This record gives sequence, structure tokens and C-alpha cells, in this order.
Amino acid sequence: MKHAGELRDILGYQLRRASLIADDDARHVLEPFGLTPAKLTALLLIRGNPGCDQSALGRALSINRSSAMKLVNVLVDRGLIERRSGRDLRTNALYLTPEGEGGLIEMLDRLREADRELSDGLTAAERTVLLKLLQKVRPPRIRAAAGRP
Amino acid sequence: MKHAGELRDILGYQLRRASLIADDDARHVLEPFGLTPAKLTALLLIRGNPGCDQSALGRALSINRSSAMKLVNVLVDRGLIERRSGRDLRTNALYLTPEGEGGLIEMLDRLREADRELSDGLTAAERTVLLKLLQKVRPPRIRAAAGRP
DNA sequence: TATTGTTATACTCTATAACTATA
DNA sequence: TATAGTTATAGAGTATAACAATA
Repeated sequence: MKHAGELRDILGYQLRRASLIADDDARHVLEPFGLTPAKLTALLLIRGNPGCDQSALGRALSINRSSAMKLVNVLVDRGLIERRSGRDLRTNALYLTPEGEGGLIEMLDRLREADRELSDGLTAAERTVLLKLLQKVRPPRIRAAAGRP
Repeated sequence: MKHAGELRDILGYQLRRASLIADDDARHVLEPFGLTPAKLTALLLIRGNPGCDQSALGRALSINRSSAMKLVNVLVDRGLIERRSGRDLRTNALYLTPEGEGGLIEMLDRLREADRELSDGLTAAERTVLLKLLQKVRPPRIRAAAGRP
């Protein structure tokens, strides 16, 4: 089937296309661990911000506290993180468990391997340029509150 | 909240980040038209392949025929496309309606405008390089059949 | 036997709204 | 009054499994 040529010069669509491929790879790699790319990101955020609370995690992931709750439940059920009592009695403080620390290392290894294959068609220099240019894309707008399916 | 530094050099994650921003913009632009990025892509595919059937459309969008059915229903309900009888009596032949043609032009205009803002931080030359490098990312793997939420 | 459209059903991720406890 | 966690409920988008009609 002929592909829509009007989109060839629309940056957003080229980003979408490339990112769907990367997302598919990442899901494939993380599947044996029972996680998704978003959940791995959550794990990394908790490791980098030990003791953070659920709402802050949600904001960092651009999801609301109710959705963050479900995500945290899954990570707790998998034994990868734990909720401890925070200094503020309203909050839970989130920490990685030893299992979470160990699993994360292995997952990142596999992810990096898949990432190398993703950029098989690029030279090392091109890959570097691509990473640099991607970081120049305009940062997210702050919008009233909307879902990003 | 501190952001996960381990992902800075993972191409897949930088693609994901940039594409989430672009996706948010595109949804915002298309919202008044009652469409999403995927539905606009469907419209473009039908315009570029007049008379195509639902299953082929689904394959081009990487969704199965059942999901393609629902998507086509929405576009038909909006009056943007129509089902005619195909030469093969099993299939529907899909065509844009005049309303679909007209709406598409306006939507693409707005989308291009948003796309310019997306690349505000890049020079014209950088934008061109970025588009070129994105096309060098490895094409999708063919996998048994799996969902890509 | 294989494929298309169709329907019924279910799963995932997200959201909103309301409630409780704490600040 | 404002915020964190929680729960119940709903919507979008996807999938699988079955069926009839057609190839």
C-alpha cells in the first residue's frame, strides 16, 4: 500500500514513526521482565529520587496520581519497589528493593543492546548528531490537563 | 524531580520523548476536528490509495482488521469517508467524501503550523539533517503479532 | 482452504470524581 | 483550604475468537 507522502517533511510524523519502532523493540526486550517502557522509566526515576512520593512520580511521567497509583501497585506486586512511610504522613516514600536494583541492571543491559541494533543504519557520528538534535526539539507545553494515549 | 540520566544516550528514549511532545501537539491541533493522529494518517492513506479495503488499511497502520473496522466506522460516522462495494464482494472499497477532502486540507495546514513551532529551536539546516537521520533508523521488525499501546 | 467484514468480549492505560486523612 | 493516597467508574485503543460470505 502506498504510504502518505504529505507526511515526509512533517517532523512530528517522522518522530512518531521512528519512536514506534523503538517502542516496539523496547517492549519486546522488557516483556520477559513483565514491564513496559513507562514502568522501566518509573523504576529509574525512583532509583534516582529515592523516597519520592507517588504524585511526584506521576508528574514526572505526565500521568495523574490515580494512574500513578496503579503503576506503583504493579511495581510493588512485582517486588521491584516498596512503599515506606514518608515524613509527611500523607505520603508514601518509594524505594527500590534489592530485586529492583538487580533487575534494573539487567534490563538496562538488554535495552542498550537493542538500542545499538536500532541505530545499525547510522554511523557513530550520525547517531551522536541525532541524539543532539533530538534534544533541541521544543520542550513540552504545559496544558490544562489532557490525556496522551 | 531529577530525571533519569541513564536514558540520555539511549536513542529509543530520546525518540520517545520527542515524539510524545509532537503527539501532544498533533492531538491538540486535531481535537477541534474530532480526530487523532492515527485517524488523520488513515485519511491520508485512503486519499493516496482510493478504493483500498479495510484490512489493507489496518496493515498499513499496524492494527488488525477488527481495530481497523472501528476506526473506519468513526471516519464514516464523521462523514469523512465512505464505503462503496469493491470488485471483490468480500471487501469494502474506501473513498474520501468531498467533506473529507476539504477537511484534510485544513487539518494539514494546522498541522504544518504546529510542526514549525515544534522545530523552533532548530535551524532550517538542522531540521533537514534531523529528518534525514530519522529515516535511517532501522525499519520495523516483522513480529508474530503483538500490540503496541 | 484462505480471506474479508463483522460482532462480542476483554485487556491496558489513561482520566474524572468523590472520599479520607493529613497539612 | 490544599494536597496525598485511595477507590470506583468510564473511555479510547488495542487484541483474540468466532461466524458468515466470498474467493
